Amino acid sequence: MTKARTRIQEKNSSAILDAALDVFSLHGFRGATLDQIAEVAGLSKPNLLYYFPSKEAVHTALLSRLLDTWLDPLRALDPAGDPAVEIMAYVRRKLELSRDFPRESRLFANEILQGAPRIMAAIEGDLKHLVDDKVAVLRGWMDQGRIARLDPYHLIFSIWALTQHYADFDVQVRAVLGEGHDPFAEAGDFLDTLFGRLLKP
Amino acid sequence: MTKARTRIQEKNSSAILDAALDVFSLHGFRGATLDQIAEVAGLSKPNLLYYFPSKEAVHTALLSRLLDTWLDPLRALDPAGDPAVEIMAYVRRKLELSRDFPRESRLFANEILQGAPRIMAAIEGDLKHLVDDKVAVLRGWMDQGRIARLDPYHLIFSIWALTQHYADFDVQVRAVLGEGHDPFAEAGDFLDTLFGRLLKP
DNA sequence: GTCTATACTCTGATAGAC
DNA sequence: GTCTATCAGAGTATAGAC
Repeated sequence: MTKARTRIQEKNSSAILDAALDVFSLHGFRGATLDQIAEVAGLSKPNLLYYFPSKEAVHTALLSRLLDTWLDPLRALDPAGDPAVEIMAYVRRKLELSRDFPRESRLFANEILQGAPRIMAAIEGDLKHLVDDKVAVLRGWMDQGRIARLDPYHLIFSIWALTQHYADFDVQVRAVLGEGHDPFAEAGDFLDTLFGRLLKP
Repeated sequence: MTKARTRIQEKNSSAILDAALDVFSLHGFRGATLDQIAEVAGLSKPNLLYYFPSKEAVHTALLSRLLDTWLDPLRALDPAGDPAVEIMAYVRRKLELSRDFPRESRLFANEILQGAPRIMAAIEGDLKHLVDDKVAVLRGWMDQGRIARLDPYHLIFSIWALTQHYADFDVQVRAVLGEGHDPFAEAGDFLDTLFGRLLKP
């Protein structure tokens, strides 16, 4: 999809995608301008359009790269593992994604907020199938009495909501906490407690 | 702030704000256009600008009206009430806000996602003070052993995250659940269970 | 109070020199 | 591959008739 033959092409392509992630995640698709993206990437606007045919193409490239990363932690949930350990590990990995890739989280949030116009197919396809699959795993564990019986879909939603909140609403979290806090460290402890109590059979 | 003398002015002003809420909440500030807003409101673009001096002014009017509504449920948390009952009632009211006012929730989410450029003062002011106040109440209840000891800030964040998720990520929730679900009803049951277990001393 | 017409700016994209 | 110059369209806002 993206041209990537020589070293310099590789470097510029990835500089553009990185800059675009900055700008799209902060302003949304229509709020972002090619001027901004080009400036952050250190290129001229026509030069940017030499690497990607359109603004739309840059955005699409970002979104498709994002989806895999985003689903990996849930994919890693092992049906053969210990239920509580697996779920807690999933929560921790998801929180780490929020801490280490907040721009990706906000890009995704922007897209969903706007009705997921460019990503709906993937949500109804890959995402839904993966969730259905893991919901079956969770139900199995509940049937065996190894974790508390809960609505498995909403259990997954609650993990998404609680972890993504720390990336997407970062400025609000920090403003309310004030100085001298490490939101992600505190969130880690809090979520350990929350899911510990929630899952206990 | 808004002109509102005659009946017709009142009616047009509120039609504009309602239309603007539709459009801003779906596309963000820069993604929204006056053309769209005017069309939804059933007015011409110049006529819209007769009621509000600029696009910015419409947005500001919406945001300032929003903040009060948004903080009301937390304000209503009564220090003299029963701790678990008060907190569960807060969760329920917040979820009802998500169900009944999803556009407002998304408008707010858009603003925070973009770094809260037009609302930061209110977040650092009114919002932070209210939260600090209620955090003290929660701590008091924890000290008395009436609810479990938890980080009170993150307890509030978790209520925000879990309830707003159902408004802001509505399309994802519905796509994953598929047909035949009532997301908000299910969420109500789930959150009852979650906070019931979390708060038990 | 509301409309048509329009001024002016910003933005996505292209042409063409180097 | 990269740049300057520029086009075409969209978008905010205003002028002025009714």
